Amino acid sequence: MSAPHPGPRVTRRRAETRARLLLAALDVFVDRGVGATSVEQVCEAAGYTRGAFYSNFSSLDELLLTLYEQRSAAVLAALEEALARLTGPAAVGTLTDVVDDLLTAHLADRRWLVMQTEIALHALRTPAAAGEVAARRARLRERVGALIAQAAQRAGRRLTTSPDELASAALALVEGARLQAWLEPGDGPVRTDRLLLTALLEQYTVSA
Amino acid sequence: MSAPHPGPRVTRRRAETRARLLLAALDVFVDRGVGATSVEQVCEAAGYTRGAFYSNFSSLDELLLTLYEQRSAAVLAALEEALARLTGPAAVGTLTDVVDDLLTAHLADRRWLVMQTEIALHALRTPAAAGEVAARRARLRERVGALIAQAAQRAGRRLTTSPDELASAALALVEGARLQAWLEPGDGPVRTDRLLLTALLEQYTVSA
DNA sequence: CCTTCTCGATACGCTCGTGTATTCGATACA
DNA sequence: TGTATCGAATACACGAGCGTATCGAGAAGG
Repeated sequence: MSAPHPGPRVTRRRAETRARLLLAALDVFVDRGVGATSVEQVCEAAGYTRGAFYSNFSSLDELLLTLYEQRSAAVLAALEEALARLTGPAAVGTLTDVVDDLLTAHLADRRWLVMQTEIALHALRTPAAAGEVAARRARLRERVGALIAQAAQRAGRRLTTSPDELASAALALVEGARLQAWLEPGDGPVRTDRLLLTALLEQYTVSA
Repeated sequence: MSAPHPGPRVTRRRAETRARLLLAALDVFVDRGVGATSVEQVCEAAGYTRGAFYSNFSSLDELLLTLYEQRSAAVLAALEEALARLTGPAAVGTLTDVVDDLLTAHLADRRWLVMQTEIALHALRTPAAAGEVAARRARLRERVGALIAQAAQRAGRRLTTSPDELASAALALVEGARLQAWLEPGDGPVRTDRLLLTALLEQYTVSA
């Protein structure tokens, strides 16, 4: 009865504006590059003027961070879902299948690859961003580790090294192969992924 | 007796200027980002004015390309040298040693990692640059393949897949691990490299 | 309805960078 | 030493983008 309006009064329009700005920014970031992107370009792409932008974000960097948080949360959620699928009753897939599933679903997306690479560069030269990115990567790695452990157990194999170590390797591998795939068009992309993943898993598991 | 001066008359000063501009541009590119770099910033860093720049390059993109050609030629040369060392009479190193040597020598350089990533992004969004980059990567892969084949033979092992395929995998792996190492500071960087390389080589060679 | 307040649009002054045209000191060679 | 040529510096006109201050349409709430 006391505080029916804890937040600001008008919210719907504002949320819409934010969302549109974020969407548009992703577009522009991807095909112009973060460093070459101006506030104006983002606004034009979103169909707003700069007034709207500065009313919602204080800088392009802030928007970039928001974008990253949004997207990496989505990726993590997809991972959790995959994990749940493995833990569930009707689990049939092998580890390679699951990883492959994830690869096709998210990691093969060219736009996200570009964005992620941009963010990596941003982190490499911005100490503040570096912390944030490292934390999220660590969390991702941890979940991938869980996924691998779960899948291995289900496949009746025992890991000979820590899940975290394996996850770290698998991520490095997938990220490298993915970039390579887009830089050297041809029939080799998926093969590299599979070649390496197979090697990794064969090598570091034994049938329990 | 006929044409003693085929090129332009004055060369020393000009060459020096070009070199300084390239050096300075690398600095600025690395810590501002290619997209956020202006001609003026490069000139200031090099100790020249824009007049000097436009007299030597027609655009930042042209300079970027030159820089890339320079650097990737150097990397390739180092590779050839490593190959020669393996072919030579006093060869003692194993494959892992050689690869490790290369990793430490060139690939661990943070500045070059950043630059290479910038160039990858540039290639991803510039069709013209993409061709150039793809060609150089192909050449690099081919030489790494030769290196691997040579080293395997010397170690008395036979490859069970094509050198090219293995080289492709090895490069993807190393590039991924390297980026990861700088994004997630800790003790894990080199370990990931080694873990993956070992797995790869164990898996795809048999003692001949 | 009618009031209130939110939030995106507009207006403004300013800085930074661009690319070209021209100048003038430096340099190589006879 | 003289001189023709080269090449970096300077001058100039211009556009793009920034961040702030202010306004006014329109949504929310009574």
